[in-house]
Amino acid sequence: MLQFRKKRDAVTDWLPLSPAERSVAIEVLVHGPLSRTELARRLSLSQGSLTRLTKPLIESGLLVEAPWAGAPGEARQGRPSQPLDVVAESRSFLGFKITDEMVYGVVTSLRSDIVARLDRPLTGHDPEYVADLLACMTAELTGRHPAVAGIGIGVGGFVREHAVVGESPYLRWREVPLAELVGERTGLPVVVENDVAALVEAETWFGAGRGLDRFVVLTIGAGIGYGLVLGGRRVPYAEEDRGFGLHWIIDPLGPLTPQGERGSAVSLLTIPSIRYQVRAATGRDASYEEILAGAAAGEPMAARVIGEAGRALGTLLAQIANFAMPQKILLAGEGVGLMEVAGDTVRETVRAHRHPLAAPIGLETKVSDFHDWARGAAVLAIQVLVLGGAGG
Amino acid sequence: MLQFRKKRDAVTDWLPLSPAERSVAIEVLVHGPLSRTELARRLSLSQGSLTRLTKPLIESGLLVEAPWAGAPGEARQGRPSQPLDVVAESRSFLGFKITDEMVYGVVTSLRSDIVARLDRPLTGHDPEYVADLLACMTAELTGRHPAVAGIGIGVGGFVREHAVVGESPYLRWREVPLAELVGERTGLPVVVENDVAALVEAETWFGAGRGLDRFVVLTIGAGIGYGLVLGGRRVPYAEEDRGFGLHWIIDPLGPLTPQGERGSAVSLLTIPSIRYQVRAATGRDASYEEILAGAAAGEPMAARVIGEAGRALGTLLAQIANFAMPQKILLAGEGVGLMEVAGDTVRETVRAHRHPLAAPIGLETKVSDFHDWARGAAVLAIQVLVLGGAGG
DNA sequence: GGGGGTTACTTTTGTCGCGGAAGAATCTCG
DNA sequence: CGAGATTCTTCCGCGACAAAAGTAACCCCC
Repeated sequence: MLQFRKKRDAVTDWLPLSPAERSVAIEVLVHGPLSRTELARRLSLSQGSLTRLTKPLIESGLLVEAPWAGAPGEARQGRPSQPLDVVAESRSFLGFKITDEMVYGVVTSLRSDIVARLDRPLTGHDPEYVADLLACMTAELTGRHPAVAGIGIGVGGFVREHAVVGESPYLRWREVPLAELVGERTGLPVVVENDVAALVEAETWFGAGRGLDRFVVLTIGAGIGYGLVLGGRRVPYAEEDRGFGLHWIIDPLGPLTPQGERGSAVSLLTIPSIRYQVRAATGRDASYEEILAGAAAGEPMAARVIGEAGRALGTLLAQIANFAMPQKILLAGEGVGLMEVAGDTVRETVRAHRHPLAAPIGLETKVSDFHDWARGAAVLAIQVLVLGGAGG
Repeated sequence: MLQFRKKRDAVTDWLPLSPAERSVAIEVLVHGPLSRTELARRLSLSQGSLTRLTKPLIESGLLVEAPWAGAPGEARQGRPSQPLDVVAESRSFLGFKITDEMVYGVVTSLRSDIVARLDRPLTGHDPEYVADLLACMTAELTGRHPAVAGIGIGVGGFVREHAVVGESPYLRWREVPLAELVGERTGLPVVVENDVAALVEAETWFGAGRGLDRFVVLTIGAGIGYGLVLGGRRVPYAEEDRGFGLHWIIDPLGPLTPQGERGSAVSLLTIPSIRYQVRAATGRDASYEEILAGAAAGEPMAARVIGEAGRALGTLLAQIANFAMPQKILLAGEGVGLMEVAGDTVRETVRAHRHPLAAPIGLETKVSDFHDWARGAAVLAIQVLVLGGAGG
């Protein structure tokens, strides 16, 4: 095993952490204030070890002994426990989500709570220009929130080594070293990741997937996104966000749309495909929300398209549950409104495609806007920069 | 962490092993003869630690310094490495697979090589009678192979805690403490497990899934079996072998058979369903092999049913690959002959349901008879009894 | 308001497992 | 037969941990 520093150099220096220290830090960061005894129990360590491990973390300023805001109603015996908490405000992180025509930015605390937002239109796709814009937004945000420790950027497309955008069809980029470009303009450490991957990491650490071993995120919006987390780690895959779901054929006799193959998840479920189907059938262009409302009100065409989408989603969820066996599936993205209108259809279809004895799917729905995607990028920065990349 | 014995009590006593010792033992057992230096590299330990760890394992008789049967052609410089190997013959294990009307038994070495076989018809389903039969077979096998260290039993059905058959529709058992029944008759430690689970474990340790992180076993035979291995560990699930695949609807317009729902994996792929479909269409009863041969020869009905089965299998494999993302899928069971006749159809269908950029599926086919199922049970006994249950 | 009980945390001590370095063993090649 | 190379062993020291003993903080109760 590696050797670690014999003595921490300075108060401001967090890293590096030994594996045991890191596990303590992550446990407190993710699962809120915890006493040393509770931590000892969770991490299967002795109390003495926890005194040893927490001491340098408190000295370095990462943890504090929380001022015990316990419920005064319950009076327990014995010495009160001393909960430890991360100093969430001691460092801030920036998260950016780059879309086709907008850049969404957030400032988060160490806990990934959003404390500020800033959006800017994106008028061009030149990498230098985008980097300049990000640097400009960073300057504006750091003005208001000084202690920024790092930047996370989420991009739709294929990203290598947390740094280089290998290919992004939306931005028409190939091999753009975005982390380097932004890093040299801001002087801050930068982490770049695929946007779906970042959202999945964020939900795994701080959201619906917290503490789970097997976890799936399915996003519905302009496209389909899929993230698989096993053993607390996200499984990377080659076709990541390069047209995911185009070839998930759900119904060979299903609709054909400009976006996807006949009867594919893309053709049945994405917002553009649903709008296209309704437009093709009725001749009128309706927004996604209007179509959902129409389906709820019983308009035949909208109801037919939305019903078909609901059955497709149910089939998809059942297949995921049957084969990947996650403990929970999180449904996210701009298109989850489908669940409110067609939720019964979805659940019924899932039931039909599952074994009666199978464990019920832990299904959670989360309405997410673009700031949630930006927050995901910030979480990735937290993971990589503060805690040395390891998951837990 | 737990304390382990200060000194090994006797030469015959293998257990317990410390975690580090166990990892060494498993690495040698699974990956063949390995030198200490190679082991140090693989396990990220120092050479000194390997001397320390291997010494008690050699003293206890689990490992030996192999008599270096190296290829004499390659002459290398320096002190020759001293490969370590498990003494595969030092202990034998019995594996039994109980089917509706037969009990298949094997004797295996520590490496899970089959060294003897013994089958007996099962004329009744009474637990006491089955236990008596197993004890009788054990006595006959131990007569020829003395150093039997344990018994593994594979049963179609739901098994709890490696000991109790919770429910087995084939045998019409509920809550039968089979491990106890056989243990008190033979005096040997007994491990009971679901047959598919046992086969999956065997392939994970010694077969196609060796050393993989994500691995799937799909069996086709009288039914459908599915096993998912993540992080080297099998994921248990509730509906295990209680009618698996009945509700995997692959083609809603597909055939309906007595065994499964319309268009389900069971109706499309299992041997009884395929025979039923051909019989229903032609009026003649044909064996599975005859149907396969007929399809290969171009008989229309057989070709149609087998083609449909091939497309169903391709769809299934693509769904598994899309959602569970295993590094390899092993196709096993009595029905894998399908791949020989309809392999091209299967591969083509997989391609159509996968993203062009997705990593190709590592697909392996293994013709397995009932003795392979019995061997799987023996592997489970090896895992639990010799190495303390931990996977690697 | 001082025990006694209870729980949380800290200090101390001993042990164990590991890495690293030096040395022994065993081969090839010149 | 010696030099070089490679593997394995021995030995030492460090650091992480558990266990146990000690300290602190709070309760209740008399």
